[in-house]
Amino acid sequence: MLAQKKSEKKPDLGLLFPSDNEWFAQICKALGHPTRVEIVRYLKKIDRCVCQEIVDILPLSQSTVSQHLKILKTAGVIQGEVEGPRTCYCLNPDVIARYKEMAQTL
Amino acid sequence: MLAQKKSEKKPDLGLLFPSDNEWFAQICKALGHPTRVEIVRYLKKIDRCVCQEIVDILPLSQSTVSQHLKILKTAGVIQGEVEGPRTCYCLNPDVIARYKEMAQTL
DNA sequence: ATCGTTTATCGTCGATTGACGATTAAAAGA
DNA sequence: TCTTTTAATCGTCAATCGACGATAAACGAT
Repeated sequence: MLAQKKSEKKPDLGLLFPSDNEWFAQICKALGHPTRVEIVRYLKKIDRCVCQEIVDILPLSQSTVSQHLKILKTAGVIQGEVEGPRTCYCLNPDVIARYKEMAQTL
Repeated sequence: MLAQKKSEKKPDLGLLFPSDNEWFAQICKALGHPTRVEIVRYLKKIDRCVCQEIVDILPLSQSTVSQHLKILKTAGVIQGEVEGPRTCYCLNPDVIARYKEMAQTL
């Protein structure tokens, strides 16, 4: 999106993923709510859990928690695996790792 | 904004910044738009610049750019210094550093 | 004093977010 | 089968976002 003056040298920002600002912004946006950061930290702590478990520890309704999980899942931050009547969620390590890499380039 | 001028040298950033999820989510939210990520990367590249410079390289109106700058400034990601009729913006290195630290804990 | 430049702010608009309750769908258990 | 449990989705609502043009404010230069 940044227009570059073609007369100058090509911009070398030393970035690992210089052209993926949109992807990075998308992850940041998904993390841009305290509840969703809370969910991510909880998943890192206990590795896997179902939706109801998060509902029990957060002062939010089941539908609201499900919405937050959907936002995180859509962004790729977490993964959901259906197990019978419930859905087991866990972090997406690849996305987390790449997010950390890109965050370091700021 | 970061009104800790009275506090003398505190090498531990954890004392200057609340290490809670709300602060981290706030920074993520500020970074949760491609244009604002572009601005941050541009500021990292050229260190300092005025608003007009960003307007020239982005396909956005002056008022829109000013809004994005305000969001970044309110979150603490950048700092603005009035210099005559213009405002010179630069990154807030402490906030960037703290953000990177917290991102690694995900 | 007036003009031009630069930036912030105001007002507006449609789109999106975040919250909730209610409903639906799927699967396990009685 | 029928009931219960679990999760996703629907509909609604107020609030916020993101964009814009227009305007105001601050300052340098003429």
